[in-house]
Amino acid sequence: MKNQEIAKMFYEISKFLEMDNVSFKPYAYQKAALTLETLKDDIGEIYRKGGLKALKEIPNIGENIAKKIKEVLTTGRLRYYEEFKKKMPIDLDEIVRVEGVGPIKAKVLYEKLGVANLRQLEEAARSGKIAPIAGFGEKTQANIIEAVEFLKRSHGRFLLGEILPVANEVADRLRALKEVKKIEIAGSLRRMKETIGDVDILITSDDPSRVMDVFTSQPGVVKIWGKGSTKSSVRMKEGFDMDLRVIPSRSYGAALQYFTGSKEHNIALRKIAMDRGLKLNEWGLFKGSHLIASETEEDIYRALGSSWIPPEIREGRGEIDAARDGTLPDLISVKDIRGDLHVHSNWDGGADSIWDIAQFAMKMGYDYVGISDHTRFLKIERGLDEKKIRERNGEIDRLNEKLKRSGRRFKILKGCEANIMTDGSIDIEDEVLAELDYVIAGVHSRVKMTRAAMTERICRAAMENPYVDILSHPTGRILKRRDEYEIDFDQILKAAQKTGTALEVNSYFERLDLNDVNILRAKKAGIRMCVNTDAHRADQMHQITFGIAQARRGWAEKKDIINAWPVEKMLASLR
DNA sequence: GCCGTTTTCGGCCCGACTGTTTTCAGTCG
Repeated sequence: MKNQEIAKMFYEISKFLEMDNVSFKPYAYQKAALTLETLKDDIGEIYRKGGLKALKEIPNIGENIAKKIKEVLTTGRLRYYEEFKKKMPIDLDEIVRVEGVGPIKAKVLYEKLGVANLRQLEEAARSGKIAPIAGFGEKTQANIIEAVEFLKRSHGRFLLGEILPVANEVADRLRALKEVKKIEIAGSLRRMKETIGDVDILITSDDPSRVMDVFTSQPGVVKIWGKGSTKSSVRMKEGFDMDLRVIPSRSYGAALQYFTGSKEHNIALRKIAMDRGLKLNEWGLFKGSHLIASETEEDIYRALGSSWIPPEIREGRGEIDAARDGTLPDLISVKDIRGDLHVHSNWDGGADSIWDIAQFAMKMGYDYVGISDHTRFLKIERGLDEKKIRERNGEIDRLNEKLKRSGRRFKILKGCEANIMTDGSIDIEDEVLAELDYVIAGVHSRVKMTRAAMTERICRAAMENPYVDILSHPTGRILKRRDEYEIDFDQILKAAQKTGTALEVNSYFERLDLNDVNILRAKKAGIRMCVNTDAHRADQMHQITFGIAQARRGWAEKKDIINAWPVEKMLASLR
C-alpha cells in the first residue's frame, strides 16, 4: 500500500512544518496526503505509466510534491522527511495525540527537555519540569499528566460498538423529557466512525435547566466537568466524555452541521460559502450580517447549491462535489440486506443452534442466512472436518425441508469459513467445498509474515481456489490491539478483480474489516463486497449496523454489496 | 506548496476556548 505509506509521511511532514510555524505549506501537504489516501490507482503504477507528468496531474499534487513522490518510489526514501526526523527525532504522531499539546509545544518540549515520546512527556510533567517553561505553567503541566493518563488507559479513542449503545441510551433518556424538543447525536458518532473520541449531543429546549440536571445526574456519570445553561460536560464510567449543548432553535441545523464535522468536510463547505461571498459558522449561513439559512441542514446545503449529504460520508473525500453534481451515491442501508453470510453455529464454537439462528434471521427480516462454521485447522473454535461438514449439511437440508413444509420462503445456506494455510492452501478437500452453497476463506494463523509472503498466501493460492467465494476480514486488523497484516492491498484487489472473489466487510466492532477507506478503494476497483457479522451468537447479527455504517462511509451502494441482492442472483454471482 | 472564470502572484476556513498573558499564542473541533 504505497499510497497509504506516502500519505502517512506527508501527514507527518505537515506537522513538522506547523512546528516551524511555516504557514500554508502544512495545509498543502495535508491535502496531498488526503488525496493519496483515497486515490483509486496505485501511485507507483501511475508513475510507471506516465512519469512525473502523470503525478502532477493528480489534484493537490504539484511540481514539488510530485518530485518527492518520485523520490520515494525510485529510492524508497525521502530526504526531506528524513531531515525533519534527524533534526527532531521524536514520535510526533504519539505526542500530539496528547490533548493540549500540538506541534509547537512538542517542539519546545523537545528542545528544552529532550521529550521525544509519550513516556518522556509523562516523566517530565510528573517531575515538574514543564511548568517553569515560558508559555506553559502549572495548569498546562497538570493537564498534560491527565491527558497522558487518559491516552494510556484508552488509547484516546473508543470503539464505535462500545460507545454507540451508551450514547443511544442517554439520547433516549433525554428524548423522553418534555423539556427536550429536538435532539440529535452529532460528531464522529453521527458519522459512525470506527473509533470515537467523545460524544456530542445537541438539543433545543425552552427550559434547559431540568435537562442539564437529568444529564449530569444520570447513571453512569462519574465526573461532571462543567454544568451551565448552554453546555454541560461529563465523563461516563466507560471512560469517555459526553457534551450536551443547548442550541437556539433557529440555528439548530447550522449547529448540527457544524458539530457533525468532519473538520475536512466543514473546511471545504466553508470555502464554498466564501466563494459565494457568504460566511458559514455554527450559527448559520450569512451574507454580511444577513442570515440566509440555519434552521435545518437541508437549508444550509441547499443554499450552497448542494443536496443534503449523509453524515457517514462527510469526510472531505469529494462528497461535496458529488452532491453539487448530483452524483452522490445511493448508499446501502441495513434494510437493503437480504441475509447474513457469516454466522457460526454450535457445530463449531458458536453458541446457538442452526435453527435458533434461522429464527433470529427471520425476525430480522432476512430472506436467508448462511452458516459458515470454522473448519478443521481451527481446533480452538472446534473447526469442522470434512465428515462433520457433511453431517451438518444434512441437518441444514432437513431444516430447509421443515421451512418449506411450513410455507416459509426463508433459506439456510451451507457455507464454511475455511482457513487459508501458510502456503495458501485451504484446509478442506475441494470435493467437500464443492458441496457447499458458498465458501468463505480467511487467515486465522501465522498472522505475522513478510509482506510478500502474506500477499501471495492470500492472493495466489486462496483467491484462485475455484471454490473460495468470499475472503473474510481481509486485512486482519483488530482495533486497538493489532495492526493489519503486512499485505499489498492493491495486489489483493487485483486478485479479487480477476477471480470475482468478494471481499468481506466484517461488522464485528473490533474488526470493521475492510475499513471505510479500503471499501472505497474496492468499490472504485469494481470489486464486490459482502457485509457480514461473523456472529458467534444469534443476537450478534444485529451488529450488521456497524458494518453497514462502514460500507456507507466507503460510499458503497446496493449494487456493490452481494448480500443486498436477491438470493438467486447472489448465489449465481458466486459460481 | 498548490492553485487559477481573480491564472504565474497572492491568496489559502473559522471561531471559541484555555492558559498564559496584559494583548495573544496555541490548540481544538
